[in-house]
Amino acid sequence: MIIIDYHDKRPIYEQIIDRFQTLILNGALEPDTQLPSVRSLAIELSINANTIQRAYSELERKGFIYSIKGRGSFVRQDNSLAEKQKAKTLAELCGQLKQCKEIGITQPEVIQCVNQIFMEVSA
Amino acid sequence: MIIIDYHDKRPIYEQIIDRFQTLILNGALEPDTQLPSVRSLAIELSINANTIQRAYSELERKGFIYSIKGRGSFVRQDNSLAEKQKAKTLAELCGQLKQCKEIGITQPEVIQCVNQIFMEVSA
Amino acid sequence: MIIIDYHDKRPIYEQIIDRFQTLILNGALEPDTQLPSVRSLAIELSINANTIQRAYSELERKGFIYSIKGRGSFVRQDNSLAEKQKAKTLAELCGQLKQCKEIGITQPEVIQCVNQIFMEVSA
Amino acid sequence: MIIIDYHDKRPIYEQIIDRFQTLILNGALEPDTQLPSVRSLAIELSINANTIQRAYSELERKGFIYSIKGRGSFVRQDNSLAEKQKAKTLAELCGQLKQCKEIGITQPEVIQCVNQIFMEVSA
DNA sequence: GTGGTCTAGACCACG
DNA sequence: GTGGTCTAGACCACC
Repeated sequence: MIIIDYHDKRPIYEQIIDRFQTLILNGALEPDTQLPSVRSLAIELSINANTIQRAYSELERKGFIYSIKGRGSFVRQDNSLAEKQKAKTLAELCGQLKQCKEIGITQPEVIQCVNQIFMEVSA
Repeated sequence: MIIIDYHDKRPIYEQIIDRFQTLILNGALEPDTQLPSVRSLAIELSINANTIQRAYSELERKGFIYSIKGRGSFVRQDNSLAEKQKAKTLAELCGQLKQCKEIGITQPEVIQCVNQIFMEVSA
Repeated sequence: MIIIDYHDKRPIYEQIIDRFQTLILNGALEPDTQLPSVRSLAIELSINANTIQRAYSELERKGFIYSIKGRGSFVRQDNSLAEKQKAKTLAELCGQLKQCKEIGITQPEVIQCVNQIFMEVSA
Repeated sequence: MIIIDYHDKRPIYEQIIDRFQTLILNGALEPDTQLPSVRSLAIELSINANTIQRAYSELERKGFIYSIKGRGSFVRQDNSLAEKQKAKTLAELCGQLKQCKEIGITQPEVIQCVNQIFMEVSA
């Protein structure tokens, strides 16, 4: 379910966060589903448990999951969180687009790119 | 000409590189224009000369400028480098777009965003 | 494993880069082998850690190794990089040969030199 | 007669030295031919006269030219100097060849390269 | 004056 | 512990 790419420059905990986020926003993980325990996931991925802990803490802070002491971690209800995430991602996209424009990429080139991406079948 | 944002998470030297890159790709800096000297720019931005040095070295490695000991650093001829840069930036954009799609952003939303960016007057 | 020649005119970081490159292209260092840490190698060679850091950064940029914050630096998979390196080295050799020809060195003299080198036992 | 390449990383004075050396070893400049004066060449190449002076001094030190105060600089007799130069260049070539061998370039590959160079018509 | 290398020591993020 | 960024100050080669 979770794959770590050691060639990826991003820190491991961030890769884990991202992965769970998309799984949740995708609907692949439904509300109240239990996440693997910190320790079991640590063993499965053979990485430090602190790293998993950090990822889960951040996910909780961001509102994607909730934790119950002694029980485990669970997926939160989808309360407008998806909207926030969408807004944020769109903002990032805008930054990228501005950069494209700055170095002389034209609108049609971008549009073509967009169409190409949205034509493909979902992964 | 160069502005450093200390709130930006990216390293200083990278901000400088990016800034010069866009200035060169923009055409704001024409070929063979001399860049400010390492030390003078360091003083102007009140940062260490080594940091500027690093930025210039990378810019040279990337082919945007050339440096001559005892003379200074200069903007390189625009030999197809712009095209490479465009390709790379578009590739990055594709990655971003895929992520957008994954979390449920629709094509029209993206298109609207694109149009908005390209309507604005150039900076 | 690494030796620095202070009589060599080339910068230290470049000597280190070259040494690791040949070790990797040789096969002496296999993929995913961990390199000595920046600090430990610095102590071993009694040079500054920044110099090692610089060498490792360039090796990563060139695609010979990959580095992960908090984990270490490792040898990369040999993805056709060896071929590129061969092409580049041969190109340099051609430049050298042209120079030989220009100052009146004859083809047999060069051939003799080549044979002599390739007769020797590998280091 | 002399061309300076500002994209070349070697210092200007070295480029000038090299150029004169090959012209002399070539036979393009015969013994006792007068070289352009320091000042005239400096103006012609629009570079600092000190740089030309340095090149001429080195050429004199190496035995390629001789200077007479108030008269100018002249090409020296070809007294075994060519031989020394050849030996040195061949030594450099050997270094390069060793490197080729180290990274796995085979003897036939090198030989082919050599033949190719020596087939070409002189420049 | 210019670019380039190196040192010593600091701080940060990550695991 | 690891890699990575930054500073301050030194020295060199070149013009």
